[in-house]
Amino acid sequence: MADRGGSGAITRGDTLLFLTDDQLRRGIEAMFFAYRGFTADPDRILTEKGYGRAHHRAVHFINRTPGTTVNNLLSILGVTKQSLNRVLRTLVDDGLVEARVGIRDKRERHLHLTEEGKALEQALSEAQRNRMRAAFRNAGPEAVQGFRAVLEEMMDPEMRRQYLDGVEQG
Amino acid sequence: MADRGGSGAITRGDTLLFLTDDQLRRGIEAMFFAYRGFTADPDRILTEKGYGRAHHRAVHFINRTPGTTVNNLLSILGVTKQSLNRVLRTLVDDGLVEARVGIRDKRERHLHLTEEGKALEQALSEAQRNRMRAAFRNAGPEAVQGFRAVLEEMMDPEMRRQYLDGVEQG
DNA sequence: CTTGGAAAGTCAACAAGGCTGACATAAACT
DNA sequence: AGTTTATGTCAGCCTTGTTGACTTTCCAAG
Repeated sequence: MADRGGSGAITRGDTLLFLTDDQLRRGIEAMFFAYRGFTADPDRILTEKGYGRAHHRAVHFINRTPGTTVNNLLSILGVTKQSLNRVLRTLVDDGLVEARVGIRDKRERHLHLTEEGKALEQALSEAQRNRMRAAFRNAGPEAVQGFRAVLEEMMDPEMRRQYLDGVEQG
Repeated sequence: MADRGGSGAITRGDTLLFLTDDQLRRGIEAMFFAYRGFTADPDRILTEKGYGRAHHRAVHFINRTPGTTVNNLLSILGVTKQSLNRVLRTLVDDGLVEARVGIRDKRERHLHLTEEGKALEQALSEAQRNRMRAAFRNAGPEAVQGFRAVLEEMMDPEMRRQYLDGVEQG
C-alpha cells in the first residue's frame, strides 16, 4: 500500500520523499494554520476600528502603489467593482483614502492614503510585520528563501506577475 | 545585489537584509497571493457542487481524524458551534458525513465521512495536492523545508499544536 | 461632430459564512 | 439532586462576496 494510485509519489528509496500525499497534506495544513496566524494580529486592530480584512487589503495596496486606479486595484484584489466600491466608499467617507480625479483621463480615480489612512496602514502592517519578522528570524534566511520560492510557485501566473511587480529593484 | 548564495546568510555588514521592512512586505504579499492560488482549485469544485470553503475545511479534518467530535473540530477550525453546525448539518443531510452517537459518552457525536463524503474529499484534496505537488517539485526539497519552517513559526502556539498533532509518526 | 465603448459609480437583491445571545436536551460528573 | 458539559437550534446581525441593470463621464475613432 506504499504507493497510492495516481498520486505520483515515489515512496521507494529516498527520492522525492517530500512529494508523498502525506507530505502534501502537511503542506496544505501548514498553509491553513499559518494563514490564520498571518491575519490574526491585523484582524484585532481592524475589529477595534470597525473595519474588516477587505479594508486592510485595499489600504495595503493603495499604500504600496500610491495613485493606483480603481481598475488596477480591482485586478490585484480579484473582487468585483461593487464589492471594492463599498469598501472604498467607507474609506473615503472616513477620510482614510483620497480619490483624485485623473488629470489625463478624468474618468479614472487615483487613490491615495491620507495621513489618517497612512496611520492605519502603519498600525496594521506593523502588527503583521512583527509576526513575519519573528517567523523569519526563527526560521533563518535559507528557510525564508524556500518559503518564498514555494509560495511563488503556488500562485496563479497572473498573481505571480502582480507579486513580482511589487518587488523593488534593489 | 544581496548575497543569495548557498552559504545562506543574506547579509550586508551587520544588517540582516532578509528582515528589512521591504522583505517583510514581500513575505506578506507572498502569503496573500499564494493563498489565493492555494484555494482556487478546490473552490471551483466546491462551487460546482454548491458548497463553500467551510464545507471543505470540515470534510478535510473529518477525513484526517475520523471519529473526531464536534468540539474537537470546533477548536481546530476556530469558529463558533453555530457556524460549524450549519455546515455540518448540510453535510449530514446530504449524506456526506455521518454523526455517530458516542459509546462511552453518549453526548458526543463522532464524525465520519460516508463513501460519498470520501469521494468529495478526494476530489478536493487531489486538486489542492496537484498544485502543491507542482509547487514543491519546482521549488525543491530544501525550499519545502524552509516553507514549512516559516509557516510553522507563523502559527499561533495552539494552532501549531494542532498542526503537529496531524503529523503521522511513521 | 457624433458615437461607441471604457471607466467609474450606484442601486437592488441575494448568499455564504462569520458572529452573539438565548434556550433546549441529554448525559455525565460531583 | 444539582451542576457542568456536549450538542443542537432559533433568531438576528454583520461583512464581504456575487449578479444584473442602469447612469454618468469622457476619451477616441470614424
